[in-house]
Amino acid sequence: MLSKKPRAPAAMPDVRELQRLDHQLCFALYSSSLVMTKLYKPVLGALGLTYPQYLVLLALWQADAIGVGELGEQLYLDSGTLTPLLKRMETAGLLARARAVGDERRVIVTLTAAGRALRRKGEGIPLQVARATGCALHELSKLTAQLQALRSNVAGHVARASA
Amino acid sequence: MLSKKPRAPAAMPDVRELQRLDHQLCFALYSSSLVMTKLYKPVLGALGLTYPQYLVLLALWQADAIGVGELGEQLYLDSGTLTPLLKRMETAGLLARARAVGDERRVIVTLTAAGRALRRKGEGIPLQVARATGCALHELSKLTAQLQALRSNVAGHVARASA
DNA sequence: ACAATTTCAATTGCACACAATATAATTGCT
DNA sequence: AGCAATTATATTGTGTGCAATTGAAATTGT
Repeated sequence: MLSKKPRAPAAMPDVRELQRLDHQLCFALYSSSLVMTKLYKPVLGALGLTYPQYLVLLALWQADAIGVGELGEQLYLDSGTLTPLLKRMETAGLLARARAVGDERRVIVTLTAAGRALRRKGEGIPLQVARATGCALHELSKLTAQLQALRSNVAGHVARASA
Repeated sequence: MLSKKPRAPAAMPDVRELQRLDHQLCFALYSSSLVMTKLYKPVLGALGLTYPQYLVLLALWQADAIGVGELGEQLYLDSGTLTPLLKRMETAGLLARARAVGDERRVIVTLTAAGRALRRKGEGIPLQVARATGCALHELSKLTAQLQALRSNVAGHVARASA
């Protein structure tokens, strides 16, 4: 018997294969998200917005006058991110922040007229971006649904892990 | 004829519908990516890594001793992000940075023994993460391929726009 | 050969993103 | 009522992410 016999050569490749960068779903998500943000930058820059600020507006256009907590739940962001971001948007005159009347702990975020007015100016953005992806609209909405399902599964797993 | 007749009611809803947060592919990408990073955090934290640092290792495990530029091209990151990140990894003893011999402008990034050794410790991560997604492996790889195609389309569009 | 251009990484400044902590307000329990 | 536990946001510190600029080195054009 050989004492320095090499490890079984067939067992190794499979595990290493899974470590390839282009096999990582997480990296496909991460890099797609970064590239997508670059696509939005010039469009949103014309409105004086960053991408996360645009997300805040999308949320508020749907449901105005909500708390920082609800906003963070919808956007998957916490107060450490939102507080300074919302302050910048307040300085820009897009929204107002005020303590809730019945509960002084809560801060209610409300759009100003300028914040509401941006909705009109941003109406063309979704289709403009969709065109740049080079995919059919129904393909995009199918992909969106898949990602939402994935997000739901992973968010559940993360929540259970930290419980 | 009424002078204050409202705008055609059928034209409005479609555009506004496209502004719903849960119709945005970009947000599905963005939020999925954030949630996925939270999933990796405890796993990578045990190895003393952040998520972007893990991506650098994945790239270097595949092709060691490459320049900052090539690394950034693979990861869709620029020198403003990579330089400080690589310096932290150098301080942690995972890699070395040295000027290229033939071309003093370039900086070559090379793994140390400690950086190569992490490959073993990280072997279980891809499957561990895949399990947490609650999806079948072939579903994940199909989704990955779709995202890579999307990324390619959008990256091409962004490159053409800034040309 | 050498000046102009280009290339590459580093630096600076600003905006996220989040863990950990702090602070203030409300709730719950006795 | 009194007080501990909980809740909601703000703050602090670290680590990205990127536009714009800088500075040094290599390439190009004449």
